[in-house]
Amino acid sequence: MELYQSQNLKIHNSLSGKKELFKPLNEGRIGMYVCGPTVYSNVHLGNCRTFMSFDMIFRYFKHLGYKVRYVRNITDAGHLVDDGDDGEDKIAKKARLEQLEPMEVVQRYTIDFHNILQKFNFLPPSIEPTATGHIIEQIEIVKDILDKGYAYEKNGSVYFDVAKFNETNDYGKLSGRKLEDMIANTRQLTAQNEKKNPQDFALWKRAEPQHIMRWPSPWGDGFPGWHLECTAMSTKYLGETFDIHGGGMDLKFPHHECEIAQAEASYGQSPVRYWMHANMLTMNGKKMAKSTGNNILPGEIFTGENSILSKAFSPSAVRFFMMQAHYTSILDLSNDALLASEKGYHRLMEALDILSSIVPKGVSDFDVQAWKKTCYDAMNDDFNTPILIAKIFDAVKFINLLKDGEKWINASDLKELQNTLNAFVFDVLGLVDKSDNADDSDKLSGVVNLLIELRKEARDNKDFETSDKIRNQLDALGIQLKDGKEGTTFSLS
RNA sequence: GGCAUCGUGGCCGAGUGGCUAGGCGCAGCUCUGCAAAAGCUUGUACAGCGGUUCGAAUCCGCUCGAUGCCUCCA
Repeated sequence: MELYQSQNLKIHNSLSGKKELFKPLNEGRIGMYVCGPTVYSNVHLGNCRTFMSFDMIFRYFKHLGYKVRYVRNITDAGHLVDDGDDGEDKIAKKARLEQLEPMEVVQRYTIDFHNILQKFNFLPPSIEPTATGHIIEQIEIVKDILDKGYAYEKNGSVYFDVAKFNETNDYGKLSGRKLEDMIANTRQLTAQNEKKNPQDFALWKRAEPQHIMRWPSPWGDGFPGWHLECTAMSTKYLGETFDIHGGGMDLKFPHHECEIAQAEASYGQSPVRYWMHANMLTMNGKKMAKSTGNNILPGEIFTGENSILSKAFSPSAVRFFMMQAHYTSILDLSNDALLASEKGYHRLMEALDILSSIVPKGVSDFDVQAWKKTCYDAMNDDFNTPILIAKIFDAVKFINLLKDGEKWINASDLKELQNTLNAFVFDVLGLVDKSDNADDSDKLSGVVNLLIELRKEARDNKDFETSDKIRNQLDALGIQLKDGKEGTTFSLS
């Protein structure tokens, strides 16, 4: 029996606005699609938060024993720079500015994306398809939508006819908008374009002569509209209807709304059963975005080379910080918040370390089964990682009392506690034990331990001048000595 | 202007009609030659004003404020 059979997982469905009991289309299997990045610049921390939320969700599904097909795309064409469908392709623009082939831009930033995600300990998705790899599929969908009368061609471009679609379907149901309101609130566009209505969006765009990224189509050379790739790829790998579609909150409109429209127009059914949206990461109270410059790159956090934070933070510390907030809440990044999370993260890792050396004894003072259930309850309530972490800290406190000999635990409970903590901390939250990436070589620890020994001799002789000199100079080198009951240990800061 | 979300103690952040998370900081204590580290203990709260209720921070209304989307963005 798989774990999921005994758990009632509830998911906040953006489409209904409610928490719903999760039941996959096919027992034991989950299809999940998440909108990936447009690879025209370095991935910033806000992007990472969204992908981290879905990484945690992916991990919990796997932990529950589901077989998950997780598709996360790479947008390498079709995403326009500005004003609706009139702008330049983002990739093409960057290529022009940097005098590179578009595919050089794509390659460079795809590699950056993967590097950063690896540092954050993300699990790779099952499939990572690209827009340019699915041009044929996209053209087929455009043809289909044209055939069904929900699109029109104009000068080599094809647009989705939102008004027509809205006669029979509900355009705006995901984002809570009404087409009439949108029409009423449309700003006057200075440049009149080919669209019948401003709400219409491009399925296929004609390529101007200077446009490098172009593919032949029944309507002439062009390139696909941004919304189309996700419909093409999600359908191809997950079917016309699948379980979960995720992405950042800012994609809700228009991107996801348009995906729904495309799929309903083409396949006659709503494509997604559970829509999930991860909320924004802000910095100084403002949304982080590439376009506004209010952002920080993950690499700058790991190295400390930035003007916003007082020091460098490890990927796990940042991950822990993000996991302390619910994925549907706005999270504000600040130096103080990161410092606080880093300390908490270290405390957690210390406790796990202590737990591995605890000797079982006597009758347990801790109801491991009841505690374990509260951990699952937290996760089953729409992936409430902040509550899970609070529960984990209940265990941390107990572990510290075990160490002090004030509480006891029997052998089977100890094993259960260890297994459960490892599962949630490492498998589900995706944290990494800090000792795994510590660079203290055997030689270094040999040298420091020798100094610790010398210092102890000096202290035993009450030669505090010598002992303090050793301590202070090591500290200046970034090696901190910690005097405990069982002797002195050290850590690198 | 329209739509939406939110406003929780020094900071970050959960949650909920009555049992009032958690992390960090502060304070006290233990340990220590001193310090650091570590551990233990522990206050302080639900933007404002009305209303519903036996009871609201939690529901309703209004006011103020913030943010997001409405135009590229995770």
